Amino acid sequence: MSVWEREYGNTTRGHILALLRGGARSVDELAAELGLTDNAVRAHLIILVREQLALASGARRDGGVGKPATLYSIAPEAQLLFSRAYSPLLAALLAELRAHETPAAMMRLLRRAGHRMAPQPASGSLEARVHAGSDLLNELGGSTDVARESGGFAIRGHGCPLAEAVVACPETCRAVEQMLTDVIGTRTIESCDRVGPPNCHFRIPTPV
DNA sequence: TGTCCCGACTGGGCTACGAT
DNA sequence: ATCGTAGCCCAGTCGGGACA
Repeated sequence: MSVWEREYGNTTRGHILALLRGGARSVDELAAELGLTDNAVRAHLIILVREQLALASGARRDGGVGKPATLYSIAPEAQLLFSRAYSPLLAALLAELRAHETPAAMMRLLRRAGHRMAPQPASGSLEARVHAGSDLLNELGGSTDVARESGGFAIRGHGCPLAEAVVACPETCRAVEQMLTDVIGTRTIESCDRVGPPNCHFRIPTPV
C-alpha cells in the first residue's frame, strides 16, 4: 500500500489527487466528476495545496466570458507518494548485488551510498548533533529518539524506514551508519535489532 | 442512550475578471 | 455599464465516532 493510499485511499481528497494525476483540472471539472459542489472541491483543494500535494498550475479560458478558470495539478513532490516501486526495487537491487559481490565489496558500496545520502554535517555539541542525526532519520520516515547511554548517546528507533531493504540485505544498515557518522561528525556504531521486524539502534560513543 | 465534536458538504451572497 | 463565469467566504446541515 502506498503512502497516498494509506493517507487518502478512499477519501474525497484521494479521489481529487487521482483525478489530478490524469491532468490539470478546474474546480468545476473536479466537482462534476466527483458529484460535489464547487465549494466542497475548493475546500479540499485548499487543504491539498497547503499540504503541497496539489498546486494551481495555470488558468484556462474556454472562449466564453468571465474569469479564467484556475487549473489545479498534482505537485511534483506528491508523485512520490503514489509509487510503490522504490522499496521493492531497492530490496531486489540489494539482493542481486549481495549475490554477486563479496561481503567486503558490499560494505564499501553501502558506505559510499550512506556518504552520498548525508547532508551537511551538523554543528554544535555532541548531543545537538546526535539529535540532528535522529531528526534526519525521522525525516526519512523513521521514528527515532535519542537516549543517553553509558559512554555516550544512542539513537533508538521504533521500526525502520528501510525495513524491506534491511530484510533483503542486512548490510543496508551500514549505509545509515555511514550517513549518521557523516552528519554527527563522530563514529556511529550500528547495533540494529534485525530479529523479526527491524528496529534501528545506533550508538554514538563520546570521543575521548 | 443522549450529547458533543468534527469532518464533509451545501447554499447563498459577494467579489473578481473579461467579453460585449 | 452590463452580463456571465469563476473564486471566495460564511452560516448552516448532516452523519459518524467518541464518550459519559
